[in-house]
Amino acid sequence: MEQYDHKKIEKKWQQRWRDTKLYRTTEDSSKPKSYVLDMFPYPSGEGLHVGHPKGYIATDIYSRYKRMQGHNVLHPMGWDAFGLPAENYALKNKVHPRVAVEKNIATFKDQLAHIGFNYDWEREISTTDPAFYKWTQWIFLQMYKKGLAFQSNEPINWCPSCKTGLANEDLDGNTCERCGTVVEKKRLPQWVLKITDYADRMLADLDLLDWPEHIKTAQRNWIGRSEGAEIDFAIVGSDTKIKVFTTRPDTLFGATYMVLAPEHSLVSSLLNDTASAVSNKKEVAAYVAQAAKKTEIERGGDKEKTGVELQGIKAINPANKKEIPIFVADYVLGGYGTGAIMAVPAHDERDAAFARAYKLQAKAVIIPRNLEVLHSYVPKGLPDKTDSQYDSALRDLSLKYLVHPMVLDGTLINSDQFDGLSVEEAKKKITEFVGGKIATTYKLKDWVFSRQRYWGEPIPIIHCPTHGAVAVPEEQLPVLLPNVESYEPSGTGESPLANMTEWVNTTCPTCGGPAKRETNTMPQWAGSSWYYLRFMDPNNNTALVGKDKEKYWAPVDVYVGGDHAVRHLIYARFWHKFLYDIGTVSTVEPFARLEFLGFILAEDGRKMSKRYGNVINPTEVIANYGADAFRIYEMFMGPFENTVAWNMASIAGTTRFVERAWAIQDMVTKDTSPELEVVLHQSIKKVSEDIEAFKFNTAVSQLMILLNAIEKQGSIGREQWDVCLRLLAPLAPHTTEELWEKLGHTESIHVAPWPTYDPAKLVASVAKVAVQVNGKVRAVLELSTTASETEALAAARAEPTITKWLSEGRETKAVYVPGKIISFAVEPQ
RNA sequence: GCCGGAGUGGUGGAAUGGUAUACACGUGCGACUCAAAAUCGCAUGCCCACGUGGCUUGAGGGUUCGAGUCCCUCCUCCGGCACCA
Repeated sequence: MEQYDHKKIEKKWQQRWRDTKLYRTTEDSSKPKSYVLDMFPYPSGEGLHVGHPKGYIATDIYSRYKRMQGHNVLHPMGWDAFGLPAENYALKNKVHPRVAVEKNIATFKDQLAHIGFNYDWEREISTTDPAFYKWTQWIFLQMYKKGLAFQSNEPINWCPSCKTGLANEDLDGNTCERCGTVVEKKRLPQWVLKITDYADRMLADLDLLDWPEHIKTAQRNWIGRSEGAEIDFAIVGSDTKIKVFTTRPDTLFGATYMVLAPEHSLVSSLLNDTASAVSNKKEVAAYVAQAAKKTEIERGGDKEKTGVELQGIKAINPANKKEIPIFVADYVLGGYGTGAIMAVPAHDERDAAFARAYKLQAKAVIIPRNLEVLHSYVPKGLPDKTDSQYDSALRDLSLKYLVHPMVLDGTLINSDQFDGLSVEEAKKKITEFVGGKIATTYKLKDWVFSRQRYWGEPIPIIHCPTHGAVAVPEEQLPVLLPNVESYEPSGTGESPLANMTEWVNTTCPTCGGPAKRETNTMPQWAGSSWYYLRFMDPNNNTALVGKDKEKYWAPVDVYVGGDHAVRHLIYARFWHKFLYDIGTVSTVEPFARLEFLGFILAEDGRKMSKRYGNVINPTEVIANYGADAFRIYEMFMGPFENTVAWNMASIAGTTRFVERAWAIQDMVTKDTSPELEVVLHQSIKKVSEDIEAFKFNTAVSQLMILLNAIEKQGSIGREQWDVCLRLLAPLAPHTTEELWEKLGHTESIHVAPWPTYDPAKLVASVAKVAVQVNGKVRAVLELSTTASETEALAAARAEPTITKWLSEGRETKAVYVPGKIISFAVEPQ
């Protein structure tokens, strides 16, 4: 036997696969298709660490397995190279982002090449390639035409460090997700995408997806749909009405005051209107100014509620026509609902806290159906349960204590003709009664789509003094990103492109008059919102994707990545649904199945980062241990979705495994080993099912069990070894390919058929059966798996240990589960 | 606070309601070696009176012949959302 030389084998086969274009993919309607995709990386300057390839190894294994099963596999790779990371890297290293990106891509590709992936590199794409971003711009134009891309001048999140506007999804609390700087609110002309139009469909279609539950939940939370009602409150002596949104119209009779957000338009108009009845304008203006200075963190949290009453005016509760005070308070958010609420201190904790602080009246309108709920809170002063006064006493007490505990469900009281209704009934009837309308609101905000930065797709719009914003005609796409002298962000709210007068000054497509180009660029998430479609047809010059190719490949069957539970996956679903609506794609969802990957931490348990000096480079690990051992180790570390720390000592286990598998070649005999048949067929079953389910750690365990069995046997039949190699091929593509060739095969193992198992061979003829007495194992018997229950029980009773235990009492039950267990129940006498 | 997930040896972890701790790392002992590394073999949950013994899957209850797994109560940790009316 030749010494195992992983470097030689890896080099040989990586070269051979390239030369023979083994992984080149074309459409083939005679085969079922599998589209297996990684979330493509942005090529950072630091290169890959051992955490990056984990997902790529999984998709590599899965796609090889699918190909061997006879599927036509699409498994491509590309680069998400626009955006702040690439631009910041370029700024720091004083090179043009385009140059930096090219260099980084080369580094990434070189590192990936050592791992032996089966990507079809002829389909490689980069979001920064004009032939690609032409279509990113095209999608924007289609949205613009449908009114889904519009200009807005609302205040948006602004990162003073990155010097650009950000979407809500780009925030981590109230800080910039990229740099950690606290964001400010800034009023800038912005392009916004109307993602909220798709909120309901994105919510509903989650049910169609084979995705991890926690990601679906995260998306549901992010969309944050709440159903309720919009109700108008009149202002005494005025035509102005205040519209509130509430999920609890059933509590309307308990609304004892109202609150406007400091940003509410009515507040400024009341303050600016010299004729308005508000008597404490100065005080209110001061409060509004103070609130505007606070960050959202300062406004949020459990801190005391503050506010100021609009003195001189009152609102009318439309349910009972009572006059109620109006407050301005920053616990009400301008950006959610209508920016105004009806306050029900008896049944809402925030309103209760505010009411306590400002000594406002609370009025209970719901009483629990089971009055005894209150019992534990008011233990004293209650008559005996049998007393006829008990119920009325409880009722009085519950009224008194309604603010605490907060009653949220039950029966209505203090609500005139609605008394006695359930909460659900009352919601409908009271809304109707006051002429409100059913309304739905979302936490999801429209997507702020402009970035005041250089390194992104130019937004294909021309601003004409006569015609306003005009779409760049489609035949003029792509609008190329020009080279600029300085691509440093200006910080003024203008893009660096604004200084490129030659580029900016153009003519209006409508009238031919002088006009200016839009100088903002698209956010990093634009290209990644549709790139998976381009892999299906990467060189198409006339369409984003050809209809036939889209029909053949869509949707992505398995999509693998970590992070991005919300952002990328929400954006991509939104764009996909839009493309579905305009007939570009044929499926309603882009990613049928999603597998979430857990990260690999450094050996010290922290994140791998240059900053901590704990980065492990995969290329070095592969040089020392081999690509196949590296791949298997990453899969064997634990369940795929778990985050686990790297352990250099443990990789020895999978290195030994590969070397021992190599050594089996000397044990191969012409005749099959009948002793190995059961474990071999069990392994075919287990490995197939586990790869299908992304349980790679247990697939590896089973292959180790199989290997241990072969070594113990000391020999294995030629045909059996052939099966073993094919089972191992997706995990260890280099080593198995070499051994496969040594067996005399001339075609690659990676296009050999995946083995199938014979169900008849899964069970051995003799099984070890445990015998339990009262749930404790007292003996283990070797029984034929075909033994009847009578035979099995008789054999068990004959066992001396069991005889002894059974004699200690009266046998009440005997159970035999064939091949597994015999169980006796004995009652003591 | 709400939602989602998880608590199993020294470590990573395994287990359609059926012998808990598979597989691997680590550790110990042995073989090979002048020696070491590598490799191979054996052992390795805890306790004791060392047996045909007792205990053990975060804690406590329940269902069952049988519970890591199902049900109830609670604790802890991780992740997401959070003054969202």
